[in-house]
Amino acid sequence: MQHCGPRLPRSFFDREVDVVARDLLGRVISNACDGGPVAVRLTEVEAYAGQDDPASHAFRGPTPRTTVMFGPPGHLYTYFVYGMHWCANIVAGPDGSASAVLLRAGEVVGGLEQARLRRPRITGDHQLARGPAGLASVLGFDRSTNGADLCVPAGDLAALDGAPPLPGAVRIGPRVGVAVGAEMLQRFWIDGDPTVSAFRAWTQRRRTRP
DNA sequence: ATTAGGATCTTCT
DNA sequence: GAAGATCCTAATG
Repeated sequence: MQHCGPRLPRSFFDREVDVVARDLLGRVISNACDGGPVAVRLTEVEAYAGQDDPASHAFRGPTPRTTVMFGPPGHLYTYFVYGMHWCANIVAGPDGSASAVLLRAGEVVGGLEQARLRRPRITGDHQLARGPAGLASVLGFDRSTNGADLCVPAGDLAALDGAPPLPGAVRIGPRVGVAVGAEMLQRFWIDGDPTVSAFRAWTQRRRTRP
């Protein structure tokens, strides 16, 4: 499999975050680290608009965790959630805007065997990268890939051109699982694609301990 | 088909 | 100390 083909230029990511998010649909992202290569065609993404967005990790200013978000676009921002999952974003917008696109779902189009090994409980290949944690898992995105530069032709990580979705095939709606800023229509997905995750509105989580 | 709950731990308040 | 950009299984209608 060709996993280090043409990369998107920095200018691709240096636009309004929702424009970048929309334009990432149908593109292929790949990673060859640690046993790869695995490639995923993106079918669902969400935009987070930096310090203007109450749902963004960057809303309250820079912290150790969000350092990468405040840097130049085109880098990977990974974070750990709920004590067990990693999720991956691509930093977008001008340098310092702290915006990012959460990669929510996609179709595995390369390295299927490796992807299956990384998600042994999944039955049905279109579920392998359905949901942000599953997508990150399949691609091997974790702490070790935080800050990786998608625009530099070194290493094993690449954002490749893919077939763009047909006109009218992109749908827009509220983001999944966000408590604040829920009214913002910043989720983009390819209509009818079986790999798109199920929408779940935010609900109060029960306390795990008395 | 839909919902409820548990697992598990980092991050910032 | 509390909440969180989730996933999976089990129970229920």
